[in-house]
Amino acid sequence: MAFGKGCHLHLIDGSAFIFRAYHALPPLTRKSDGMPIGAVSGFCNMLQRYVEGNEGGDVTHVAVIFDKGSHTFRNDLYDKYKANRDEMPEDLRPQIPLTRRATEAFNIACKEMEHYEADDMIATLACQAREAGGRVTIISSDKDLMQLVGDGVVMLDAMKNRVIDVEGVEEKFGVSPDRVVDVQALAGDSVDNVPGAPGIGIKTAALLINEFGSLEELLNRAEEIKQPKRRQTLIEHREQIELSKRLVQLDCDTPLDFTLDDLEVRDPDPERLLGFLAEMEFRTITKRIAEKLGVEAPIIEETSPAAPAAQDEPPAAPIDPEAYEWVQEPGQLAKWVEAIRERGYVAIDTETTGLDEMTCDLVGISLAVEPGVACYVPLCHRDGEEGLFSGPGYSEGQMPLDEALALLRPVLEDPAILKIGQNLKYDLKVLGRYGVAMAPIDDTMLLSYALNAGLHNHGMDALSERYLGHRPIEIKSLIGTGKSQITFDRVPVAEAVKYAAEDADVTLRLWQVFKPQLHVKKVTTVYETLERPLIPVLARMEETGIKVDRDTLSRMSGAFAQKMAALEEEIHGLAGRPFNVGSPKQLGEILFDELSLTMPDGKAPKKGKTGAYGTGADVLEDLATLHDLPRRILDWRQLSKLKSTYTDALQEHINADTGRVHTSYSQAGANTGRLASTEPNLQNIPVRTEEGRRIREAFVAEPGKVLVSLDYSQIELRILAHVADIEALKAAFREGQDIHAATASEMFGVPMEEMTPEIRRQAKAINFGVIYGISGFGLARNLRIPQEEAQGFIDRYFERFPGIKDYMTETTAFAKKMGHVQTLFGRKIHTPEINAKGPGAGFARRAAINAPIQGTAADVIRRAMIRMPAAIADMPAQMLLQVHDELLFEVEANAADALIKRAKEIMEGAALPAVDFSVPMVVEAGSGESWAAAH
DNA sequence: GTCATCACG
DNA sequence: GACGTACGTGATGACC
Repeated sequence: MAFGKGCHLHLIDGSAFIFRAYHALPPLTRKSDGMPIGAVSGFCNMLQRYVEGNEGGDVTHVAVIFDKGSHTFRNDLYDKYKANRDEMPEDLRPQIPLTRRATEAFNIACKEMEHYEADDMIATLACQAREAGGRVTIISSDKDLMQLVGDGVVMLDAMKNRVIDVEGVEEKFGVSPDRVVDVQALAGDSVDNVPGAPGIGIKTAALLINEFGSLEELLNRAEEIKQPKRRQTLIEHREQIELSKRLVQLDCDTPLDFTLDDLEVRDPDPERLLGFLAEMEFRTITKRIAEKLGVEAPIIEETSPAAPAAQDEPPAAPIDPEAYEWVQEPGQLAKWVEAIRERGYVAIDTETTGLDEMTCDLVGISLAVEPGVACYVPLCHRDGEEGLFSGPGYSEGQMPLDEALALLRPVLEDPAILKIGQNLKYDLKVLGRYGVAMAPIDDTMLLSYALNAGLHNHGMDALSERYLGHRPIEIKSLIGTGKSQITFDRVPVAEAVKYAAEDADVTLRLWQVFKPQLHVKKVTTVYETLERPLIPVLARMEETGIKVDRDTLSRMSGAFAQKMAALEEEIHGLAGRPFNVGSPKQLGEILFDELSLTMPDGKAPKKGKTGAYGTGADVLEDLATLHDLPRRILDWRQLSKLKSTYTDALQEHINADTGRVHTSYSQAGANTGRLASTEPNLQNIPVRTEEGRRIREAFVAEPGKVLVSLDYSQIELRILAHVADIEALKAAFREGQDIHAATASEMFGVPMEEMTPEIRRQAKAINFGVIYGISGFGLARNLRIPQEEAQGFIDRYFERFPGIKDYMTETTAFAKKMGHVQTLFGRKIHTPEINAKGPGAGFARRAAINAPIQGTAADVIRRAMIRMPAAIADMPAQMLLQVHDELLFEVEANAADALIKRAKEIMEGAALPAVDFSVPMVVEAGSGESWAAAH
């Protein structure tokens, strides 16, 4: 039935339901696996009571509307909007997706939209329904929605079972509904952090609005207010009041991706509803609903409390590659789509012709809906010989790509269906190129990373062996290695089915192991706020890439080659014979055997596992005082590095279509939470030497644009000052002092005015040493001073800043006791070696000291990156690269200043509201036509 | 494949 | 008292 006159729309405020359910019920957990389900249980009860209450009523259309994401246009208007909200409780977070599934199970339309508040969607729907001549009931008690009341729109407080109509609103606000926003704008709202006018509450606001008729009139004629204080407040805070009005005014023009007609009331499908309730193990409500629907209640087995996933525990159903389905026909695929809809989630894996998501082609898609139940949809497999006039033809038993994607797209894009995968950033990018915007997603690699960082790697094969006791089919066995390697499209379909479907099956099983653990290990927030939302952000940065000028690199490469040739000749002369300058082994023999150089400190020159002489830069630096050769070698090596790794190799990575270099970020690579950049690594482009820095001149902006670089200043030291609570350091940061000079001054008693570069340099080395878990030996080597002297520095440092020593002791003790350390945002980094004997323990101790600091810094910039796309959505700007404490953007030149201002705010406030640092976070900015100029 | 070296934060 | 040490990464060329 199309929505129109005589129709009655119910709009349920989903978030209100959830929070009410959460707070009304004790923290229940699901028996079988410990998953928290208290709020879901309450939510289902409320939905059931709602449905029962409306039987025989006149409701024709209904929807539950949810909030999604935290950033909306209101945050752009006012960055502190809802800023004092507490973070969501740890045990509620995993229940949120389940409330969506519950709604779907009741067969009630479930709607949410990224970047839009539920309130605005409700407002838009209410307006549309009113215009169509229908009636609306908003089920909520949120006063922010009261502005919508009137003209056939009422609210219903479900708890008190009280209808709020125009009179009800007038009772609450003292004005008619159409003036409610005016009152709210004046009175403000501490819950949503809407400022309003200081000292004015609802009562006074209503009085003023009734007297002047409207807020605009009031502000224009503020001079006429008799009370001097009130008058002054209104005149002084005019802008703030106007801003407040924009914040509280609901938007009736939200661009909805559905219509009122989609919300028609539907009967629940008993099987689906009871299936969901049984899965949640809700006995009472399952029984009640089964009786009501007149069907048999599914049996919920009494299970013992979840045993931890043991390595030796056999998998639920054996993994059998022969049992997977080869999907050839649309009808077959439609059945899988149906199965996915019933489940509410699916594990997915895409097979492609290569590893480069930018250029590879989609070959097939595998799906799994429950352990052992998986399929493979081959799409572009080929067989036959590569002939002179004919290429290989498509294999039999495949579906046309378009047809398969058309069937799959609705579930892949359905916000109520969770897509599970291993390293889904890859699949997300591939599918994106075929016009499929996959969401929402869960990534088993990142689940493992949040749970197990520091314990092991997070590749699928290793996870499968460890957690499922199963070694999956190796890709090598299908495509081979090296020169004879083939692409996946040439793998016979029958073989591909086993391999690909097994991957999806394994992924699903891993998800079932990891997902409940998230809550048990208390890393749900880490996963939900630092891992999952970062996936699409990184995907977009990688797709965007950065423009690299080939000619610049090429020219530099030629210049380097010339210089190297000249140096090589000189080196051979100094050595007395030609040799491979690039071979450390040959060099060692020349230096120590043929030239018989000895180390200035008298130590023996040997080192290294292979027994070869060490010829590292530090060694050559020491030898440079005795002979000319080592210095020439150092020069040659610098050029060789720049040429091979940068000016030459980088050119290979310029994408032929885009003219840009597209790195790949590994989100679960570094144990501390840092990202790693590969193929190519754009996080180690030279900067420290003048010659190396020139490489950055090849990283450029498109014509008319500039590159903008923003980097956190001394973020790790600031975090150290905060976590170790060092008042002297904190004060230095607050006062914007040169932190290394301030440290030196404190340590050596030198006044800041008399600071010398040498003393400052030493203090700087100590500051960094502290972050790394300092030792006398390490500092001595770094500063090239005797170890006793270095130890003296360290002792003095600890004396002056006793909090540092305490921090180190406490952190080490924590790691020994718990087996992990953590960042301020709750990220856990495991330290399995900390209690080992031997040198390993030393490494582990220093890593444990460093990890919370490096990791917290990594978390901060992750938070900034996650918020960035929405914050700069209205600007002609793109985020390109992350280099641990730096973000690089490309932006239209005339918008650079605006971008810097906006991005800086996001970065400096990134820790809030979860962590409120006691030192300021400072971000420095630069811009220019190349990375060299911007940095 | 492993090692040494060196680029970055 | 001896031991071996800065933290975290990735790419390259030499060598086995």
